[in-house]
Amino acid sequence: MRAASREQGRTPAHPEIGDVPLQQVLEALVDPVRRGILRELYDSGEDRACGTFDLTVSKSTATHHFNVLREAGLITQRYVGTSRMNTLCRKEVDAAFPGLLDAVLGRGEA
Amino acid sequence: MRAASREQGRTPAHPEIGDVPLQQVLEALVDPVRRGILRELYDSGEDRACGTFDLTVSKSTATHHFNVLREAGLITQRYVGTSRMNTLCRKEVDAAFPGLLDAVLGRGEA
DNA sequence: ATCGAAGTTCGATGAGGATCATACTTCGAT
DNA sequence: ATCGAAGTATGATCCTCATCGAACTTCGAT
Repeated sequence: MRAASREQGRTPAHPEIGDVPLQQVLEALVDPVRRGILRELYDSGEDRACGTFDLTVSKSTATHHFNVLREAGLITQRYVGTSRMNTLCRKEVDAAFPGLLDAVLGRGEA
Repeated sequence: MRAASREQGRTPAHPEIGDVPLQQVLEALVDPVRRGILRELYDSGEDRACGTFDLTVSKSTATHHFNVLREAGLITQRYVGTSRMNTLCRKEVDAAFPGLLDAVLGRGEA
């Protein structure tokens, strides 16, 4: 099996944030662990593997949080070997909710 | 007793949104009933008594929601006779979190 | 002085979600 | 072929929060 289609099989749905109900986006943003993830992506400006985040929760809980962020259209995820890289959907979020990311991550606040 | 000090006794604390943790503001915004309240204030541009809102919950639940919004610094409340008038803190919210209100209430969305 | 309208308080209930440990899968390296 | 690293899936637990009804307060009007 080629690497491309192998990866395809493991790649879950990535809704566009423009299609996600506001309610779901806010529910994703209200958890401080999830905002911590977004903040690391936002501040560093780089893609990051799940394991490289400074998280205070177990691995299974972390997986849950990454799923919630992806399903809200806030991040995309792709496999690189056994790691999973996470990318902040900055452009799309800004287009769908102008000012939201900056408002939520703008203060240095937790 | 003069009306002014009578009213004073019934007036609860009104934190400035700039002093409220982001977490608390987001928790206030994540409930759709509360966003409905904010939206009516935002759209009409007027102060409104609690009873004039188009709410789907009981009176006691409504009281709860107004409290949460006030404690998050999103609205102020003052008594006028037996009614309680609610005012959106537009200027203060915009100053503390530029773009947040528009991002959350901008789409016509529930 | 009474009554109703507008809110509030209190206690109980129920649903959802954050969390974890355990077991499992998938991949790269040896 | 095996092993460890990186994540995922599942089921259980715990806790917070939205909700309600009922009793209460406060005020204006009659």
